[in-house]
Amino acid sequence: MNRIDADNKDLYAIADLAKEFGISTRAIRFYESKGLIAPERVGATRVFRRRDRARLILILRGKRLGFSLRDISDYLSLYDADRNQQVNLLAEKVDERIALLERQRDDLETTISELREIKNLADQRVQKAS
DNA sequence: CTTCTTACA
DNA sequence: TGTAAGAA
Repeated sequence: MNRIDADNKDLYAIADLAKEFGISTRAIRFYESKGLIAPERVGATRVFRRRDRARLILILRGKRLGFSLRDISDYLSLYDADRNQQVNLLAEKVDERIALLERQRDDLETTISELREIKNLADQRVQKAS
C-alpha cells in the first residue's frame, strides 16, 4: 500500500512497516541496532525489502511467543548460514520455552491451590463468627 | 513532512 | 523502547 515506489513491489519505508505491524519506527531501528535486521541504505535512509519484512515478521512472532531478542537474533543469524543448525536451534529453544512455561504453570497452580485453602479456612471462620 | 542519530529515561 | 533534540 505505502510502498516507496509503485513500480518496485518490494521496497518499504520504515514508516510503512511500522504501521503494517503496529510497532514504532523506534522499535524497528532498535532491532537493527541489535543486528536482527540489516536493511539497505539509500544515503542514510533505510530501505526495506521483502527479506527484511520477512525477518521482521519472525522477530515479532518470536517476541509474541516469549523469546528474547537474543534468542531470535541467534536463530535469524543461522538463516544465512546453516539451515539445518537453524532448525536444531529452534527445536532446542522451543523445548526450553515449553519447559519454562510448564514450570510456571505448575507454580501458578500450586499458588492458586494454596490461596484456595486459605480462602476456605477464612470463609469457615467467618461462618462461625457470624 | 519524514528519517536519521544520539542521548537520556 | 519512548521521547526529545538537532541535522539532513
